[in-house]
Amino acid sequence: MERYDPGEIERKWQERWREEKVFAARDDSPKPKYYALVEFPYPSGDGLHTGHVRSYTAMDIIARKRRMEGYNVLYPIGWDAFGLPTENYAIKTGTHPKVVTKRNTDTFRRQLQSLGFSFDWDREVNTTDPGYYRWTQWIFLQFYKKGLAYKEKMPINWCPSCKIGLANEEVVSGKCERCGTPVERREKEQWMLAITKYADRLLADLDTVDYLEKIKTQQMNWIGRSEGAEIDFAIADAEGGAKLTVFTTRPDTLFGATYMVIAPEHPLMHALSGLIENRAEVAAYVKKVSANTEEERLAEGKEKTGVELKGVMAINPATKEKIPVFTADYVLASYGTGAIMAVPAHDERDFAFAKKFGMPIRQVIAPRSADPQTALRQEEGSARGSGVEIPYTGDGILMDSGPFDGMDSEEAKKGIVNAVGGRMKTQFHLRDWVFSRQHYWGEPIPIVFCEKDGMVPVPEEDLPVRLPDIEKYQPTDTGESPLAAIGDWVNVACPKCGGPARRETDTMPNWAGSSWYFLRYIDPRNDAMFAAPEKLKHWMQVDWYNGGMEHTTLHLLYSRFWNKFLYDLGVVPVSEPYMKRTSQGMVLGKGGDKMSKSKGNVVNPDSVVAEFGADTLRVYEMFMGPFDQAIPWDDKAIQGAARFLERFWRYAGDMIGARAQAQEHREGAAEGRKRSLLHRTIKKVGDDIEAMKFNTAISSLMILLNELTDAEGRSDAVVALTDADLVALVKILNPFAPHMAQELWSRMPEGLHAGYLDFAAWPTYDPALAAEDEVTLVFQVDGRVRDTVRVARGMEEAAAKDLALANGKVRAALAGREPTRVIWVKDKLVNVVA
RNA sequence: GCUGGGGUGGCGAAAUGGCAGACGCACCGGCUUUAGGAGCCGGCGCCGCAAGGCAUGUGGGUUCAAGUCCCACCCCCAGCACCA
Repeated sequence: MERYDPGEIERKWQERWREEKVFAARDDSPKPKYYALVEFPYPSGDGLHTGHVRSYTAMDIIARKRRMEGYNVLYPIGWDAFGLPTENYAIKTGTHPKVVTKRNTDTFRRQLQSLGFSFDWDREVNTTDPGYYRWTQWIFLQFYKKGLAYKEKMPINWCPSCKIGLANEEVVSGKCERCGTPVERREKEQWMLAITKYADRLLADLDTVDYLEKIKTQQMNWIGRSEGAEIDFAIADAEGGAKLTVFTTRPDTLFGATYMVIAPEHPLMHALSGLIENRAEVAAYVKKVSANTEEERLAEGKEKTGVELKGVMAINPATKEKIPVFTADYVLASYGTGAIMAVPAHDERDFAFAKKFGMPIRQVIAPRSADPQTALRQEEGSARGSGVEIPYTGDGILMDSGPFDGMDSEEAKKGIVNAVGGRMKTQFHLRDWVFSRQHYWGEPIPIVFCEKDGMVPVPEEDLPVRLPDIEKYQPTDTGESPLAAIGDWVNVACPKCGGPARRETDTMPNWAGSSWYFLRYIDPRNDAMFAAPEKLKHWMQVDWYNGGMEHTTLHLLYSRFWNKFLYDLGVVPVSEPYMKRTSQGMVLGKGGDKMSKSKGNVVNPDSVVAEFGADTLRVYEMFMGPFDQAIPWDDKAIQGAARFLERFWRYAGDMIGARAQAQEHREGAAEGRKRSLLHRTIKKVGDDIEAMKFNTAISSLMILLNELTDAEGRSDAVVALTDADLVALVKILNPFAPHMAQELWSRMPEGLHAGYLDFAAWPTYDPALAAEDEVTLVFQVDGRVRDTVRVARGMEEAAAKDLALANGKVRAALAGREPTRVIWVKDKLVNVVA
């Protein structure tokens, strides 16, 4: 057998897989379907990252195993190619983003193919292709027609460096997610998508899917549902009966509300101005606060600031008392009603504010006696005299609450809401999705503004609205898209009346194309609709979707939303797009830092493939550690994967070579121990792949190979496996190292192989063979191991105990003491307790 | 602060309540080689010459037996965070 030369073998099979379209998914196959999905890459100029390799290898392993199990597998790939880095590169170099994208996708394609992923390349999609974004625009029009896409003037998060409006989701602790510049607030007309209309279902339907728990939790946190009530507080002496409406999750504490707070941006601030006596002071505070970026607000920490609206008093609807009203920036205009009732005795923030401003603190909830906080409070109370020293935020028994005294919190909530004419209400943290970007390299929003007819959607038959070729890609400081400067493109005839009209110049965010790409893979060349219903019915839903944790809030939520919307339209057959979602851990640089160009610790997959081959890179990335965990790259450790494959090659090659020459095979000559291990390994590799425990799957293959090639077995190596066992051995390697496995397969003697290994049946293990016939029995005295012996499996209790009690080391440890008890666990141990 | 996941050799890590450290890296010794490397054989938690003892973040507990179960605490990572 010649030396293992991955370069030659890998090139050969990659060409044949591609030319013969071996992995093309068939729409008309009688086999059961399996849809395996990975996040399509953003084709950056840096090329493929080791993190892509980790995710794509994992799903490639699943896809290859499924094919061997008889499934018709769809494992597609494409390019999520709109986005800022390409645009920035275009601005810097003057190269058209189209050209940059073409170059980058060519690189990515070559790199992905060099790794031997079993993608169906016939279904490649590109979000920047007009044939693709035509349907992104079509979906937008459906949102528009259903009233779920609307334009609104609103304060947005503006990144002064990227010159772009950001969705709340793209602001990370007050800074631009991309460039880290502190975000400013600007008023702007923006397109919005009404994702909040789907908040309830996006939350509830998490119960119907199989996502990792932490992924579900992140989705739930982001949607942020809370149950409470809206309660109206009348303003004393106000003209026309003005009132302040608050949202609270604790209506049971209403009797303890001693003041109110409204957000500085609250619209009622204007309406109340007639009553406010300290107008100048209030105006100054509002001005100061609104100039603050969120960054500055956070920097001030939890120190509360605010100003009383002197002359404005609200009436607590429960106690009928007049209570003061403040404005303070700890109350957010964007959540709930933008106003709160403050209950300092039972809320930490209100408590801190009340302490600072000398507001009364009135306890109305008594902890139940079993509550752990009770003892603490009583102790504090006696030490410092009466008065509340720490807010009690738990449930309890009502006190000082008129007719509700003695009632349980939970029970009192509804009663109090009813008594004061409030309404039960569910609030969400989730906001509507800001869907406009003032940039060139995105999908044009297919709307025109007519002088006569106002906003008019572009007729569906006129899609796509193509991005025009322009000279300058730089967004303007006024925040207008560079498209606004292209007169020929902007000025159009109104589709409705034919009169003068202007196109919308905003484009869609880069999340748009990725919100539905999994549907386009199903019917990628269809130009009559985004995908044919019968094909969608056949392939949806996605059976298994793997991607990075960094996309588990936004992309996952957005694409679930789009899919649900299309489901409601009746054009997609399932409400939830993904049956199962998993995430891989990041591949870090040496030493555990994130890989980055500035740190100089980026590993280029190309150089690893050139030095060791794709199979070695695949095996190494799967073996390096638990799949869901972040693991630093170690370019020494990759040697382990390389050695394993070389030894596998030599062993399996020798076995095949010997078969070709031998006159006869000694069928079934393998030692029982080795056959048994092989069958246990078949089981373990299969089980571990399903659980994504790729590291232990590969380790069990290593253990098997070590056993098969040890010195003792070597003289007899050629006959150590039956034909069937040799075939099984090569098959279970296939998902991990498909080039080597396929090469070995093709060299098998006539009759042992036919066609491509990926369509040969996944081996079944024989439970009878897998069971070991000898086991190690542990002897303990008082729980400490004293000896181990090899015995036949299935030894009965009496025999095992006798053996233990007769054992020299056991007797020595007993030192003459009489056993009081002897514990026996079948095929495991005997523990003598003295 | 809340939610989720973690803490085991020099390193990446294994371990249905039943021999802790499988497998791999690094390292040490041997064989082979003109040399380097590769390969093969063996060793490799800590203390100890040994017998043996001690070891899975810390402290308790349950159990014949705990990395694993229970209680309290410390630390690390990720996400969310003035959300009423």
